[in-house]
Amino acid sequence: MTTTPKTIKDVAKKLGISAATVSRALAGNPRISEDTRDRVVKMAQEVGYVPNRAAQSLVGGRSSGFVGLVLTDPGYGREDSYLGEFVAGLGLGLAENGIDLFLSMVPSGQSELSVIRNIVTARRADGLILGRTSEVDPRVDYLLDAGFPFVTHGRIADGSRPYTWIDTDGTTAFAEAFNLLYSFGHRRFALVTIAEPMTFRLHRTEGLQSAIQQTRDPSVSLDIATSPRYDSDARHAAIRDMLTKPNRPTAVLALFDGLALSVLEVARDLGLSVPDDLSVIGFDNITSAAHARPALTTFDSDTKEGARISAGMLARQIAAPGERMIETHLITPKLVLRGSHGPAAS
Amino acid sequence: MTTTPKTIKDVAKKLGISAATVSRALAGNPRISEDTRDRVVKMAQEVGYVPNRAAQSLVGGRSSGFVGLVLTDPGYGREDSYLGEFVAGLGLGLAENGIDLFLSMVPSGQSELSVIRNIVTARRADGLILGRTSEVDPRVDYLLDAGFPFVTHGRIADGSRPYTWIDTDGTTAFAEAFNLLYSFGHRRFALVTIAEPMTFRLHRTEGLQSAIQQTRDPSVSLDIATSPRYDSDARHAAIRDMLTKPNRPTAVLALFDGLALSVLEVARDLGLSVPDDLSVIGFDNITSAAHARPALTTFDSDTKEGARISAGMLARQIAAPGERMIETHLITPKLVLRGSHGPAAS
DNA sequence: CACAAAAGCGCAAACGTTTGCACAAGGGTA
DNA sequence: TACCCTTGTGCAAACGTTTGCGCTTTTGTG
Repeated sequence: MTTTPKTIKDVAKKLGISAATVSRALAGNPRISEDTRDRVVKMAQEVGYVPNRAAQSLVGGRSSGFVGLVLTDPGYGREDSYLGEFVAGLGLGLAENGIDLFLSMVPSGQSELSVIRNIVTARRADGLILGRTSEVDPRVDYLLDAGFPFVTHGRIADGSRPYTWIDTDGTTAFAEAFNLLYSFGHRRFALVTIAEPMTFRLHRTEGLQSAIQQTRDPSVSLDIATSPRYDSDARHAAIRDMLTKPNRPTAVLALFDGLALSVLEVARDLGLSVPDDLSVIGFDNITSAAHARPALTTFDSDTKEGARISAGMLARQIAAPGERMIETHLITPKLVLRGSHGPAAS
Repeated sequence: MTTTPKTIKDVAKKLGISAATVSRALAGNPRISEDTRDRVVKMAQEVGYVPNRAAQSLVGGRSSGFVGLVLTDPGYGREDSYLGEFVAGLGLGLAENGIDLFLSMVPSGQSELSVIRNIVTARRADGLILGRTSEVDPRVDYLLDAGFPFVTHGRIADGSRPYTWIDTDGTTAFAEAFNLLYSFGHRRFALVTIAEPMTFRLHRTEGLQSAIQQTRDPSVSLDIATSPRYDSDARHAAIRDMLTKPNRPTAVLALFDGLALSVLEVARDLGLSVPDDLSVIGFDNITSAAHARPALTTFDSDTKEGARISAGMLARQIAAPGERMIETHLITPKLVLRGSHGPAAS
């Protein structure tokens, strides 16, 4: 900046009044006369004065007016549409509440905790938004201990200490998916999953397994194929193994769309027709799901809207400090029926 | 935060020295003895002191250590993979340079300029990153006038005032796409484009048109179909019009993958086979492009990597204040050949 | 031994705000 | 007229840092 920014003193000097009066006038303090207020506002406008937020937050424990979002890089080149929708929704929701957003991307392999520290203590953020949580999450404990406002996307499995989260109901979704396929006559099922202990993995798996149990049908089998999260070669190999077993499944549920799309590809390579030979259902409804052939049957939970909602939850928590206001929100994903599922081959 | 953060005075008091000494010791000032420095560092660690960056940036025109990114919401629910890769790459590149990121999402319909003002003057950011630029862009002029460091993704058409940008070379890419299709025997071309005056539209269109001219082949025709950017119904209608004309094109170039995927859909609806009846080439290589059937031939320009590079450009500009250091970077997109193009039907 | 230079540290001002308190007018009541 | 409220404004401290300057103490030089 070549020209130094205007300060409150510039405005005060021009009007021949004190900085304190300017500050109060701009803050809408009732002890300032209408007349003075008008003159101040006009002059501030004229010289282009806008308060320095860093200075504002410095004085007497005031809030900084922004929250932090920390994201870890998958270490993988290509992203799907999830991240973009998440960020967009968040930014929008926060803007609605007059809150700014501080984003930190932590390089893959590095610890999130130090980044969180930076945001919380060095930057003095008002709150924090945490992306997909794992089953044991040190971040949550750290923040709970510090009494810091935050919201997580995805709840941790161990619900011993209540806190604010938003999550999608993978449990009932996977039960629903199973029941659909079961009603289509499928009996040999497979689940394609990942190794990482993410909470969404836990819930979705549970939903599937308890739905299987409820049928009390001994002819139902479930094969679980665990694949690396990002390495697509290894992923394909794991899926191929699963699909070339003697008694291969006729219906596969994928933990998320990325895995489901891989299943589609492997099936094509193997000459298996989807949905005739194989039904597959995903989760997330990323944009690719609609464009795949066959188009992928999956669950949509409106990531962008969910992110917007969570912004509001965080805003309320920040607005009521000391009240330990806990809110939770469970989104019921909608099954979107497309072309990748069908009756079991007889 | 229930526990108030530690300040530099806490550390000083514990050691019985002045705050000034602590500050200097932590800053590596050579006038402090090795011995004192060690004790300070150890104590800072022990009490968990980390400097308040807001206070730091307040004193004597120091930098704030973060830059702003302002994104405008398309006002459309679903995002493709572009935004996520962009944000991820940016965050990573900035982290490499020790810079934090302030993100502002401006709701569709609202002006970006006021948001920029907020970041630049109220938040005192060190620099700014601007998303896709339009052909005339008031933001660029504003920042140039203010002498503020920034980098844009996409250069503006009117290059009268030099500044720092990064862009993908749509001009040669579209020429390359045309030449490929021309060599496959196509003569009746169409371009599916949008109405908004984005600079990438300009460059890609020019590339196509000049390639056509260079053939000096009067049998080459070009039909231009303009579609709304987000309204998918109107988009489909525009494409359908184009494909149902008496002398319909056999090859269509889409301004970006989103449009290309729509062409694929409409073609399927009309019973046209791609690539037998119609060749289509896109641009961007979003994840959906690979999963579409037929898989989309398109151009890849590694959005994530480009974003990372631009972070470095901005960092250098900030590090050398007053030097008006201008850097530009043109990425050559790679043609990725897939299944949506082929020889012209004879 | 005297004196200068260097080394090590503290004082206090400054950055741009907000806010408790004091103060000066002005108007009403007794 | 003397008093007390209002009403409107200014003074100065405070927030957590950094940094110019000055003050000791130590070390080196002649």
